[in-house]
Amino acid sequence: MIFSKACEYGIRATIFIATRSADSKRLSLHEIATSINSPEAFTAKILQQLVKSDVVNSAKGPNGGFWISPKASLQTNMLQVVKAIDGIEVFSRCALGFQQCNGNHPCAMHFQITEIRDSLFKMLNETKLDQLSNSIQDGNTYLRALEAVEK
Amino acid sequence: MIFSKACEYGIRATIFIATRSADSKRLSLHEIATSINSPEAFTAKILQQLVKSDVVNSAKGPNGGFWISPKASLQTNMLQVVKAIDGIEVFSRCALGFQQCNGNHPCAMHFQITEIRDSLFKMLNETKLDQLSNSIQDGNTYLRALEAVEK
DNA sequence: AATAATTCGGATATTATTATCCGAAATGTA
DNA sequence: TACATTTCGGATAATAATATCCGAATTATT
Repeated sequence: MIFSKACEYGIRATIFIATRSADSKRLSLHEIATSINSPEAFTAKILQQLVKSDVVNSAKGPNGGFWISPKASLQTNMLQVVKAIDGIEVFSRCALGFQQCNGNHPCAMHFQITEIRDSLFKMLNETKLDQLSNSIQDGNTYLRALEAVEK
Repeated sequence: MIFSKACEYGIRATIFIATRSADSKRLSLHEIATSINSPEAFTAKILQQLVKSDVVNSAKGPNGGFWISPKASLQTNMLQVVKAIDGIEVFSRCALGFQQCNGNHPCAMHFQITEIRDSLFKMLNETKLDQLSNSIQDGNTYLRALEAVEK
């Protein structure tokens, strides 16, 4: 699995929030977790990480909740989301687990893996949040399981 | 992390065995685990999986051990190794965790992730075991941590 | 036939990840 | 000011991944 489960929920939540906070509406944890089919309490923890990393905004109290401004969605990329939850290890850790693996002292698969990971990094860096949320809004991609969509 | 820790050990072990079983010599679990710096008992479990998947050969008893014939190394690719330990989920599982994600019902990141995973699949499929073991034998790549190499 | 060396396979232990629970803190509203 | 609503943060629980233990099975050697 490329991303942790926490990261999967984090990506789903982030995209969902972006699709719904167009008019700076705030979304509650309950609404988010229900909509993306994720465990509520666990999602709360993940949202906290995203708030700390400034990917998502939050406010307590009545009318509180989570949101991402459309302006921010234009600049936020998926690399920031992944970094906020899984850290940078995905991109830096040697695929065979060696601490000192690098171009000068490469492990047996260093160059092969580096190529893949660089393209993953590049893709996440270039994939902007607004682009994904637009695609959801246009009905070209989904954030829900099929049965839920069909109902 | 792209591969599980078990898979990391499995890849290391497989390459190590290939580099040393040129003259159809058999390597003991102890020798393998010591050489690749992996926990012995855990490595035993992983080697069992690789034996079941016909990536590695084994024999019990005195002079028993593990080996891969040079002929087999020419045909074995790293995809077989990864599949034997981590399964095919790495290549098939939706990055956002949706069961029914596919080209007709794509999740928000389906096409981006598919591209990366296809290239990972292709790379593993094209990377042959003998190629990696040759590179180790030529001193161009490594299977050990730096301090061990320097000693 | 006995012994020693080795992998195999089941059971268990440890650690990390995923998930839940609940009170504290903050804040809008009556 | 009291209250309801919401996120925040620490503690705990459940599950999965990693790791160990040990006896059983196999097999070469004496």
